Formats: sequence, C-alpha cells, structure tokens
Amino acid sequence: MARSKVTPEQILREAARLFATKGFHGTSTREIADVVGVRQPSLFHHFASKHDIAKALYAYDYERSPGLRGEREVPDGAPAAVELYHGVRREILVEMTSAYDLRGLYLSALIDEPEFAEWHAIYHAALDSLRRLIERGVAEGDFVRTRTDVVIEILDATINQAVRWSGAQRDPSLPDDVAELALRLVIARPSRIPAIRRQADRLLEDAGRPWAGELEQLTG
Amino acid sequence: MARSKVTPEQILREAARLFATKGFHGTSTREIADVVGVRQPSLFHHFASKHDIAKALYAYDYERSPGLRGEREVPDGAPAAVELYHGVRREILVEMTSAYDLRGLYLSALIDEPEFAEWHAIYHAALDSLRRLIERGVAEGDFVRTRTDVVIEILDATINQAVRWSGAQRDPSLPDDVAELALRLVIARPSRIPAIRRQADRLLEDAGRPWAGELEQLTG
DNA sequence: ATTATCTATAGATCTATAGATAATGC
DNA sequence: ATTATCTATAGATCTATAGATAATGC
Repeated sequence: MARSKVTPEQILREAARLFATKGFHGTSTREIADVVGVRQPSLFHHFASKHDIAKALYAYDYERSPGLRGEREVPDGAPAAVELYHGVRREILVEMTSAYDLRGLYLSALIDEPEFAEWHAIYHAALDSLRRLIERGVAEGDFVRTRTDVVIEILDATINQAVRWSGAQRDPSLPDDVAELALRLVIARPSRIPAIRRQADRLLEDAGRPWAGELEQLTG
Repeated sequence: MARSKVTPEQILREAARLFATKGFHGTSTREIADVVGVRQPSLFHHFASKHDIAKALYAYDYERSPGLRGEREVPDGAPAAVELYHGVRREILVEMTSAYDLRGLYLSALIDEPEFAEWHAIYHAALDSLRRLIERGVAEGDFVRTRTDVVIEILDATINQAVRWSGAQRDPSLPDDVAELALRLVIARPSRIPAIRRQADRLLEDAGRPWAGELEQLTG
C-alpha cells in the first residue's frame, strides 16, 4: 500500500454517481480520479479501462438482482399478478439498497454499445421474461389486454428510475407502493391489489423468506 | 450554394438519431458529418457549435409541445382526469409526429447540464404543472392518493419513450392507448376511462379542434 | 457578392502506458 | 518483494477556427 489508499469500491461509487449525472461518455477518468482524490493514471491500477468500471457496475447489479439473473422468488404456480407484484418490489428494493447509483447504466443507451453486449443480452432476456409474465396474467384473466410492449417499457423505465426517488430517504414502503403502481397499469380490478400483496407475503413467508425481513435492510 | 448541399434539417435529423442511440457526449461532430455526407468542419457553417445542434432540437420540441409551453388545450373547468388524459395523448402524438428522434435530449441527464439551463427550467415547469394536475385529480375524487412524485416520474419516462414505440409504425390508436395506461396509474375507477375519453373528445370538438382531425397527421 | 463547401490545423482533452518512487509486509 | 501511488507523456480524438476554393445569383 501507499499514499492515499483508494479502494475499488470508492472508485465505483464516485464513477457511478458521475455516470448517473453526466453520462458515461460525459464523464472523464480525470473527473473520477479528482473526486476520489488520486491522479488520473492511478485509476488504472484498480481497473484496466474505463469500460471495466462500467462493467463492474453491471456485474454488481446482476449479482444483486433476481430479475436480471432470471430467478423467480415466488413458487411455481403463483398467479402472474403475484409474481409481477413481488418482482417489481424486489427490484425496487435492490436499487434502493444498492451501494452505487446505477442509473447511468440504464438511463442512456449505454448498454446497447458493443462493449457491453454481454449485459445487453442479460437485460433483454429479463425484459422477455417480463413480457411472458404479462401475457400469462392476461391469459389468467387478472390483467386487461393492453399494449404489452408499451407496458414493458413503462415498467422498465419505472424500475430504472427507482434510485432517483430513493436517493435521500430510505422509505420501507416505497417498494410496495411502486409495485402497486405497476400492477395498476395492467390489473383488471385494482381492488384486488391488497389481496395480491397478502398472497405474495404469505408465499414468501411459507418459503421461509418473509418480505418484512428483507425490508430490514432499509430500516436497520 | 455549393457542392453537396446539406440542409440544417438533415443535420438535425442525423444528429438526433445519433444522440438517441449513442448519447450527446458519445456522438462526435465527425460522426454527424460523416452520416450527412460532409466534412466535419462544414457542420459549423450551419450551427455555431455542437451544443447549438442540441439546442435547436430542444427548441423544435418546445415549439411543437403544448405541455412544454404550458398551454392547456381543454377548456378551464374540465376535470383533471380529462386534462391528464388529453395531455398525455397530445404529447405522445407530438413525439410520434416529430421529424427528429428526441430521446437523446431526455433519456440521459443532458438537460441538467449548465449549457441547457433554459430548457431545464422549461422542462421542470412542465413537470410542476403535471404535479398540480394530479393533486387536483385527487382533490376532485377521481384519482387515488398515490405517491405523486413517483407517478410523475413514470408519466415523464413514458412520454419520453414514446418515440421508441412509434419509430416504425404510425399507429393512430397509440396516443389514446398510452393515455389510457397513464390514467390507469392514478384513476380510482378504471371503468370510467371510456367516459373520460369521450368527454375529452367532446370538449375538443366543441372548441373546433377535433382530435380525429389531429390524428390525420399520422394517417395522411 | 454571397453562400457552402473544402483542406489544414490549433489547441484542448481523453484514455492508457512506461517507468520512477514511496510505503508496507515478510 | 509487493503494492499503490506518482510524474511524464504517447497517441488518438475532439471541437472549432482560418482561410482557400468552387458554385450560384445578381
């Protein structure tokens, strides 16, 4: 070790913040280095390239997001409405408890650039699952028949913006509130939303992973 | 005039397309020039700077968007639900009929940069009107009490993405379909949406500007 | 005479590398 | 001996300007 002692986590934190506010291409490695308090070339001791910093942020998000990994937390056989409700609140919680501001990765078209093809594929696979989930909800009669593509874009944008709302406060009711809004987009009878929430809570409780316990990440 | 004869509109069209796919900072003036078929310095005969290209796109959007200009098309006294419904479909139509792909201006945080402070102020004033409109709908009893901030972000993101869905096709039912989705987010009784749509149509008809006539921009 | 292009290039900036230097751990 | 920084800088690229050149309009 030597003089100022910078951790990769510090670099990721400040880089993510800058990417979110100025964009990946609008942020220089010098700006990142200035904020973390080292000289510009010292960054390259921790990351081989500027692109690698963004890749590490994509990897961090992937590691924490069941949706990106293609994992479902509610058991098979749960109604699509329950799965959508829980899937949204989970992703909101993931973003709220992220150590980094990941908006820059998804708000621009960065993920569509060839350097990030791997994350692009993962991301679009997750959007495809979302599409199938909505189609299943329509088939089950819980969702109205809408423009699935538009609904997906709205849900996607909603989840991507979550960090913005949650930056300052760590309100434990936000994930459920956003999930409720998401469900309102497609649900035939909004009055059923409380029952859907209760069903999601019960299924997770039965599986030994109660949602209230997950929310302790925010309060604790 | 001289050799290849490039119009400012061509430059705006190609620059907007590149800004939307690669971001403002991810696009160089050389790339824009290559696509329009001139040498890089020739762009500066038409626009004094790269920033001025983006400013012209903001100005174009402002000119065409009643929402950004703070204009309301439904008469005073119309319910907030009707105003929200029509406001959304109008903005979707504006984006669908835009000569330029304006996503790059709003999808990233470009508008927050100091060079664009003027447009930043206009944009946030429009978001403020939207907030007051939603609060009025809650007061009128038509909207459920939700997280207004989150709803605004979702509506904002929805409108900004409109170009993406409408790029290829020019489906005249899209504005009304998206307006319906927007209303579903906040409306207490979704079954009222058809009546709200009819009321919006009637008010515009009475004002001598029927919506069907506006939609002819898409079919004609 | 005016307009729109061109070539050439200034000057800034950007990412990344090379190699020296200083601090720490064995 | 290893690790993390530093200075110096290569080489690419970026925006914008200067001034020449060619086409058009009066």
